[in-house]
Amino acid sequence: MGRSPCCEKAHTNKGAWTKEEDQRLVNYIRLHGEGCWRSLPTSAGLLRCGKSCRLRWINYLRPDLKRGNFTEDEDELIIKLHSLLGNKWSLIAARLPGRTDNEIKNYWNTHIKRKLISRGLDPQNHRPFDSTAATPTASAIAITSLDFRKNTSNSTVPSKILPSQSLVPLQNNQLNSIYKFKTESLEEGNCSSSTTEETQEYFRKEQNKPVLDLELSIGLPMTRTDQKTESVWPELRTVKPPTQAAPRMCLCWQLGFQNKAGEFCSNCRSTTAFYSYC
DNA sequence: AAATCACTCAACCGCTATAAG
DNA sequence: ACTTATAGCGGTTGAGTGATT
Repeated sequence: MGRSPCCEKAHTNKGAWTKEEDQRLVNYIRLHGEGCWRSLPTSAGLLRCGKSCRLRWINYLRPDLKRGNFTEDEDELIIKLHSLLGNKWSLIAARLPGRTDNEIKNYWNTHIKRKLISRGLDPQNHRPFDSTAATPTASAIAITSLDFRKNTSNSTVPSKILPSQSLVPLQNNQLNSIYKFKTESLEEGNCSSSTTEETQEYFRKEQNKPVLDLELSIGLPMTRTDQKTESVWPELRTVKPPTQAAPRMCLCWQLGFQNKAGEFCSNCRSTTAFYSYC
């Protein structure tokens, strides 16, 4: 015995919403608030499933939605956040007030991917395309061929490609899921041998900008299990915080700008090599 | 003017984690 | 303990629209 079904799927509308449906949904939520999507369609007199109502409200009808084009600042923030979070659109949207995950996802696929490719960067990993290693990802190739096919002779994709930061698995087989980035020359800014002037200029500009720091840290007190695990996998020491730094559970999501000295703001000073605590 | 192409974005689909019965 | 629905997410689709041929 489980729950009863959320709606009569045979009697629900699909496709584009009408103005009347929108109005009904808005009126209902104004009166009763969000939530309980299961019962909402019946209560609001809508022939839609709750899932569809929720999506329509979140992505289109919510009054706090920001309309209009994305600004340059928003573009850059999305790029930064995507480089840190990947395709976690809801997390990215949480950092852009008034924007929805769906909107950002669409914008990414239609604009930003192209923008990164034009900078010579792989949109999947934000690293320069590597002509010697594998190749750009399939999606990047698809976009490149799709979007520049009308202008191949004048493509903005750099013809030469940067050596990339490579993703190196740690030695221990038991730690295959833990990776570290082997940072090559980009940090020192000597990525010059195989870049176009445009790409070099981009990195010069990027290095002069304040560093956006987005750090999600979840730490748990060291338990007996941890200690036992550590004895089996001593390499975990390299990725775990010092035991004394985690006397209690800590959850800290930090968004901020570092100054030139690499320090965080006074409210978010880093106390260890691994974590920052607010 | 008509046909075709390219792009955008709202909406749907399928999946997972969690809650409810 | 198990089954089933819900909420929420990311990926994909396709209708609508504007640009190009």
